[in-house]
Amino acid sequence: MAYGIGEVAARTGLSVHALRFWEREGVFVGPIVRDGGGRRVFSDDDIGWVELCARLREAGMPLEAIRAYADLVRQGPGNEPDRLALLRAHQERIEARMAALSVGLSMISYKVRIYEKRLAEGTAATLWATPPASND
Amino acid sequence: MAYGIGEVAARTGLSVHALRFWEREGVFVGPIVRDGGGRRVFSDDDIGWVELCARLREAGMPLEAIRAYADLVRQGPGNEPDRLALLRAHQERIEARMAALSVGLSMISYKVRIYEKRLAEGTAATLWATPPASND
DNA sequence: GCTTGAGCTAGAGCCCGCTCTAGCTCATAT
DNA sequence: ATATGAGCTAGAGCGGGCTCTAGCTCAAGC
Repeated sequence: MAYGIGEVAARTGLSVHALRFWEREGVFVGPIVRDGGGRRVFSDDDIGWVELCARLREAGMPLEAIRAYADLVRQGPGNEPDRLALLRAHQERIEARMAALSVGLSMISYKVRIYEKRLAEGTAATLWATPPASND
Repeated sequence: MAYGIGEVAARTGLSVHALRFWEREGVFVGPIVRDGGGRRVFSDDDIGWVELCARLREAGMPLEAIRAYADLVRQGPGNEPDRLALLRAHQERIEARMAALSVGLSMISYKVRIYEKRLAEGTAATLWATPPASND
């Protein structure tokens, strides 16, 4: 099947601007086909790749990294070790990011518990007394 | 104890530029004290707060959100429900972010497994045959 | 024939969170 | 006395990733 850029945008949740931008940045593997009037025509495969990229972006992968991966894929078979290295590197980045997030999350959860407790006591005691400081 | 901005930077891993920037942006709770020559003098409490902020930033909290929280703390006790709401909102943001990361991570891990398998077979078979495509 | 809608390009603009620069003031060490 | 080092302010610049604009081309419908 063939799709116009607008349809692809609608399907993937990206803007048409973003799609054109990604193309300029070399994020797509096969060059997007154009029709008689110069308009982009996306295939199902193209959409699959766009969706893959969208998910990688959501996972915080920089456009640059996606472009590098696309470059390898574009060059065809033979560079599997390079692709694997790239993927592993980003696996680690994501894991590091998640670790940082979970530190932050547990800090916030801790504070949430404290405030919930204070509030519960507050409604019980009706008064705020001198609040425990400790960097709030 | 009292610390110069350089010491604080060294201890927290932030740059002196970033610290000054954060102050301008209202991220700090008490206004930072100045010495005779107009230089910032940080207390241990200040450092504690800076470290808290640093961790929140690492967890992806926007400066603006931290500033909002600092505003509430600065106003003193009485707005605990607001603080709690702010914290809960960011708890949810972090959870959402982690969910997105984990989707990306599992996609990448899946691909890593595929490439590892291909490579293992490759070293066994010495040849790359026609590779299974499926959007690489 | 004319409008409407989708698409095109090149390039400007924007937001965030710094980072860097210029030009200055102090305190201290030599 | 002067050189070094830390700090100061105001403001410019930057990188990433879009987003938006201007000015254009087409194709279809009325």
